[in-house]
Amino acid sequence: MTDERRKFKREPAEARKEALILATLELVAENGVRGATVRGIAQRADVTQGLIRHYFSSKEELIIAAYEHHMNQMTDLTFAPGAAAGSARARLRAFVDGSLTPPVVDPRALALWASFLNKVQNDPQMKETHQRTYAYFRDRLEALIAAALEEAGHPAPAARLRQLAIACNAVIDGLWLEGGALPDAFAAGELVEIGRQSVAAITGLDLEQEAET
Amino acid sequence: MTDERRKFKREPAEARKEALILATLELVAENGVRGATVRGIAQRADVTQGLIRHYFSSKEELIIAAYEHHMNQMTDLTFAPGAAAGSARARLRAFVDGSLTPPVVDPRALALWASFLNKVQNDPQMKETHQRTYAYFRDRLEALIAAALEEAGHPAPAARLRQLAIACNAVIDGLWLEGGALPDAFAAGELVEIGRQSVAAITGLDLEQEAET
DNA sequence: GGAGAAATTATACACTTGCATAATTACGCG
DNA sequence: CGCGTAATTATGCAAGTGTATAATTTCTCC
Repeated sequence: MTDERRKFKREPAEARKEALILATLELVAENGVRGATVRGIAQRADVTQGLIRHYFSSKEELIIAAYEHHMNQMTDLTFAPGAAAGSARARLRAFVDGSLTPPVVDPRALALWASFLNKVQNDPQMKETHQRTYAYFRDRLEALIAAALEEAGHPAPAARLRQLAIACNAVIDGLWLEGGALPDAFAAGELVEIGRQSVAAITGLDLEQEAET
Repeated sequence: MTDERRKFKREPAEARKEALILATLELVAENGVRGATVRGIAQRADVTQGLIRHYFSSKEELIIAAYEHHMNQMTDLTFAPGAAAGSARARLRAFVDGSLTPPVVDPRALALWASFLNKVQNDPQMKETHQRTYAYFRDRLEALIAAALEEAGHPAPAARLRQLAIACNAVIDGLWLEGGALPDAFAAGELVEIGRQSVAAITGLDLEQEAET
């Protein structure tokens, strides 16, 4: 009974790593990558700074791990809702909804995106992650549009599909951006409504109505 | 003939200030706000660091001045092309074109926007500048859409106009973002073409054809 | 051309940063 | 229980940060 209180507790490696990554994302969202200091991250994770070096060989490595964690979470959140849907139109609609609803639309998610952008443009590994994620999004959207158009009896050539995907992706990105930048400027569901209408107008599809047979 | 070369040259205050602001914008675009160090800025402007303190009472003040300079330049570039156009439709088209053409669409402009975002959300003065600029953009776009719809004989109620402006603003912002993030992914004029088509599809206007009377 | 004032440089300081290394502590295993 | 290993803390360091202040240099005006 020398000292009832232990000075620290050992944690499984993966749990500690994730805790450090989550603390990193918090601070990056608040203060940017350079503002997320090793000491600040350690404090946010209730740990001393030396421990970070024990799990990540440098701050750079921790930042990259945090970025990939964040990107994976965003894609999961966007695509989870529509995975089970049946018709292509329903899946397209679910994609729009998922992209324009919290927690995808969120000031913190936007802040993270902006904070990482600089490093993404310079660091090759982060650039690769970014381009892969972006291509995944747009290819998936293009496939959804193609399927929905065929389903409706209005198939489109590849060149037009590309333009439609770029345009729909842009309107979703823009609404996502504005929803994150001005969270109080839009009523609940307003972004989804505008997003659906815009994608419908651009593609010529009707996303609102249920099955048409 | 003691020493033919002067050690420095005096410059008019406004010219020096602007040179410092331009150097600041360069470094902010490259390395973010925190990465734009006082010493780095001074070096980029071919000046010693003490001079910055002589023109700006703190780095914070220099950053704010640089941000406002950048925002003013962006609005000028966006609205200059359409100022003289006649019909509302032509002005709307000029707005889309100006927003989706270099130097508005540009990796550096995107990097600046992203780098400043964090500070914009926290600093009250920068937040005010941002909201004012954003409101100016969207109100102007909404007015253009309203005028073009009336011109075409299809006036719309205020609630619908708001949604159309949000949607068109979003598609323009999204294309601007993607053009800046992936400069090589789009052919010259492709963004303008997609932007025109999308705004046309959303509003129901025909932006391509010339006068219809 | 020389004095005065302002622009510019030079130097210094306290603080933060990322990283390294040594000293402790917890906890599974015999 | 106690021993060893790895997790965790503690301490230190060199480089970079913003800012303050003193020392120079340029240029205008008489």
